[in-house]
Amino acid sequence: MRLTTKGRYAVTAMLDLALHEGKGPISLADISERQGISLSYLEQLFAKLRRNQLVGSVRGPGGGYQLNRPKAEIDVAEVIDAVNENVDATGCNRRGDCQSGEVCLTHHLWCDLSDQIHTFLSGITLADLVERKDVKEVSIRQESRQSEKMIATDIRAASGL
Amino acid sequence: MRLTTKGRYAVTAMLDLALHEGKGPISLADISERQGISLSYLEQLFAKLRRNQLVGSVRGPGGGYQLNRPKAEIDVAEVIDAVNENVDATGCNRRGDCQSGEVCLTHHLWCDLSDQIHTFLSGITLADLVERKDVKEVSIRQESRQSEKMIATDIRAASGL
DNA sequence: TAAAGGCTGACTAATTTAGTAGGATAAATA
DNA sequence: TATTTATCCTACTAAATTAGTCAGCCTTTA
Ligand code: FES
Ligand code: FES
Repeated sequence: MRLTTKGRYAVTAMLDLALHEGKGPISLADISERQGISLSYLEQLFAKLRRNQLVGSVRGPGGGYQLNRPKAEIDVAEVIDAVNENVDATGCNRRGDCQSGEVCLTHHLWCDLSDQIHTFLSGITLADLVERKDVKEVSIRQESRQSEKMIATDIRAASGL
Repeated sequence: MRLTTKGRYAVTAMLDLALHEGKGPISLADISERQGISLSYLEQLFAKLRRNQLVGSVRGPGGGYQLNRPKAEIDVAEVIDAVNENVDATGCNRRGDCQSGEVCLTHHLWCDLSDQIHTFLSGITLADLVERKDVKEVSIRQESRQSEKMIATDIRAASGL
């Protein structure tokens, strides 16, 4: 089992989409800036999210990505799964054969742990996250940061740079 | 966060010690054979377990390792921790600073998940595992395998090979 | 004194992560 | 129609980690 920035990035980006739902397609450049994730890396992650039918894309200017389903119907476990981070703690993919074809001493322990984690993560949807106080706070901070930057670039543009 | 064979091996080996408690020091060669783990790799893992005071060692012939505490007072989380696999799912080690010094969108989600996992793993002791039916069954299988092998080598020795 | 076993450090192949680089394609707009 | 904006796609990379191997030294018991 592993849970690294890859899975965290994927969930963060999907949550960003959920937060800006209804404003039309969101470009990866926007997400990259707001969430501090490399644009090229996001492209790779969204390729997988798209293949797993979690998001849809619109190409060309004004294009971007949108959730393919209502945010209340996308859970965190799915998102992590889509980018190939499996939250399975066993060494045998639950097959029970990691000790030369037979079940090892601790197999059931890891199965229990996997169930625990999966139950937790699949019980949380993007809609749940959007409603959380801490998420709202961070989101507000990110929005104001972004508009500050936009104003700064506007000034620079207006002054002829 | 990651949970790979490293942590699984450590828990398996510690459980093997717990299962054979009271029979004096257990050699890594025995554990290696019973659990199918490379001897040299076990040595590396036990160096860490010893540094973390989880096991004690006896050198020389008849030597080996023993639990340093009653098996009811050693929990799975400790063992995994001892071999440097941290079960923390955040990207910031709970500091809340992974987005250029500030808290990211999903920080609290990963904190909750980490708590969940830690609570689960620290609630299970080696004594708990020893009592489990599935562990007992696998242990019995491993014992009989081992004695079969010993008989086989005895025969070979007796026949002058 | 030889063997059993712990102890140590250096090395390694393979894999994965977290990207970068460079370009191709599609759609909107000027 | 040309330019711009964006997705899409492939290939490459440095760094880290895993799961070991190898060689040899140190202790203790028989
Ligand atoms: S983890 Fe499933 S058999 Fe070992
Ligand atoms: S995971 Fe803690 S701040 Fe992002």
